[in-house]
Amino acid sequence: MPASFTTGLDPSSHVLRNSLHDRGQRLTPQRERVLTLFERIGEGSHLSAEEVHQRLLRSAERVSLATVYRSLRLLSSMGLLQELELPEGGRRFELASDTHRDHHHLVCVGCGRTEEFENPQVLEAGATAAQSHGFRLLECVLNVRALCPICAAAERL
Amino acid sequence: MPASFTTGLDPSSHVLRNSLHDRGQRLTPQRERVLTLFERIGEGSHLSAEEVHQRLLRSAERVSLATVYRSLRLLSSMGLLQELELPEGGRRFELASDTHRDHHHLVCVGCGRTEEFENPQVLEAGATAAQSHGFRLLECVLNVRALCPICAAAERL
DNA sequence: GTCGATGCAAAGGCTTTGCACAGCC
DNA sequence: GGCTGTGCAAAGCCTTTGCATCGAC
Repeated sequence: MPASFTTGLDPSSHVLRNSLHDRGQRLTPQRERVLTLFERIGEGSHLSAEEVHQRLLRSAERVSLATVYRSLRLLSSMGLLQELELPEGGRRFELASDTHRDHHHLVCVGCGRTEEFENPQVLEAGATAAQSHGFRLLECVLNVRALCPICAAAERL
Repeated sequence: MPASFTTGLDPSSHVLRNSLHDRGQRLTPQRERVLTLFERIGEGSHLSAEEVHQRLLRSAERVSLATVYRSLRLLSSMGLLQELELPEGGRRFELASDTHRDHHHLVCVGCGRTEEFENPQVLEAGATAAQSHGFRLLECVLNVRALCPICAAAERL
């Protein structure tokens, strides 16, 4: 589990601004706040729209919930965020950094605790499947549903 | 890709009735209709609640949508149906037969076409991950998002 | 006959959208 | 200054639920 921080060298506003420009769109404080939030909390965090909204409010960064939804969609379509489908807990988003690609999720169905892991064989399996059907691979998502030690113990009562 | 049929020997009503009895619940025509529908259409089909409802209406088997939802949840919790989370197209269900376990889905994000495949390495990857975190493995779900040949060609225009 | 299941319609999450105004470029 | 983005509130979708009635056992 790498705990590397993104070096604070690039405020990423430049990246964001340029990406937006290329699409004829604008850099607004709201969009920056949403992206910055994900950078602040680190790579392994999975937030729902509601949580993003709450956290921004707490740091006195006012963004309406509607705009949070719009920004999450936009940033995902730009490849800066990654949308997750963890069955438990609805739609969530995480930062999509280069050092953090191709990881998968181990989710406790009891308490929601989520661990990440990597395994190149998964991508291989997906690539093989795509190839054998003539599909062009886009993304390979493995969700492992399980019980964490605590919830597994509670279950046995 | 096995295309095996379930032999029509057991109307599965017995299985259903017994499973329900064990939980102090009843075999109703509605529950039977929902399960039978899935058996009729075969193993590889993924239906949403709305589709189940529509198909039952078409064959003049009246079941309210609310009951379809209730039955889908019940049959899933009994292990007779399997709930899928294919990001495209919302919650869907398929028959959970023994010959059909541990398969994964290759989904075209363009048109929704879905192919199934098996690969034991995926389960292995999930088991390894679960073990390394001390989790008890329940289920391993791989979704491969891709473009089918037709949609990939359309994309290049 | 009892108690669980159904149907209907209403309520409930979560997400998107229409519109007037604000503010980025 | 033009035109995109925002905020607000309303609408939309999917799913669940309350309640009276029905029907499996």
